[in-house]
Amino acid sequence: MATRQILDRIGDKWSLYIVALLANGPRRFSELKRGIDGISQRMLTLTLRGLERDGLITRTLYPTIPPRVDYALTELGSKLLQPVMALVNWANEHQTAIAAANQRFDDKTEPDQVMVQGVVYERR
Amino acid sequence: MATRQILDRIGDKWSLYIVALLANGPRRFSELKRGIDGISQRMLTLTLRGLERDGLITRTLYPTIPPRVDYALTELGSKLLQPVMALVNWANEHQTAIAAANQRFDDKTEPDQVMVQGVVYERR
DNA sequence: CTGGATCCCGTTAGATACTG
DNA sequence: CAGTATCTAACGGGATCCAG
Repeated sequence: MATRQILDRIGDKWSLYIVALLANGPRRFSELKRGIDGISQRMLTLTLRGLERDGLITRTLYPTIPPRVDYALTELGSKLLQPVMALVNWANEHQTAIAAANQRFDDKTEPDQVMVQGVVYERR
Repeated sequence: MATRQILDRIGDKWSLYIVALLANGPRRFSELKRGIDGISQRMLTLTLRGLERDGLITRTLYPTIPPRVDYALTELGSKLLQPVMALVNWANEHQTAIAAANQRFDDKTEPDQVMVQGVVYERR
């Protein structure tokens, strides 16, 4: 399946954030850099190039001094926004459940449940 | 925002595939390995651990010989399935548009458009 | 000064071999 | 079969340099 190629892009570490940030209109390079905590200049550039290559964003250069570059979602990118926001919303809604699961997991090393002779035994 | 932590997990290279593969019921380790082209044994293990830690999947050990381990979506994981499938569907629907965009991009190095003195110039 | 390219280096993923 | 251990190659972060 060619789905792979595409999920590789949108499933990388930063693409989702960038697309989400561009939801409310164009942003310039430095705005994105400030808006995405922890991203390096290098990775922002590389990720933006990848998104541009896939036709999800446009890159508009303003040859002023100082220079300025705006990034905006294309029509294709806007269509991606729907599923992406669904994902972001899911993350927001369930973050406490996930934090609790992390807590539980870190207190053990055993599996959640075992099956012996056809009977499932849950861990208490 | 704590959304970051969560998007870091589900937005990594393999988690989405695994969740998508588990959509149709439990799968064992080797099935997942075969089903996800290009994943290494190591990364499959690590990613499954992460998903388990986040409470998205359960790990059920059958202490038989040879051993057998089943992975299945939890209720929380099932809820994630909706947004994930939306993403996968988007990828399938637009893969040709993306391939075309790649083609176009690789034939150039210039920006899509420039703005000079308030006027946008699109690249032909 | 902004956007971005390049280099060096530490971390991480991938390949392979090995084990309960 | 389902992992772990180890080695190596690739990738990302940070600093530095550069063009406009």
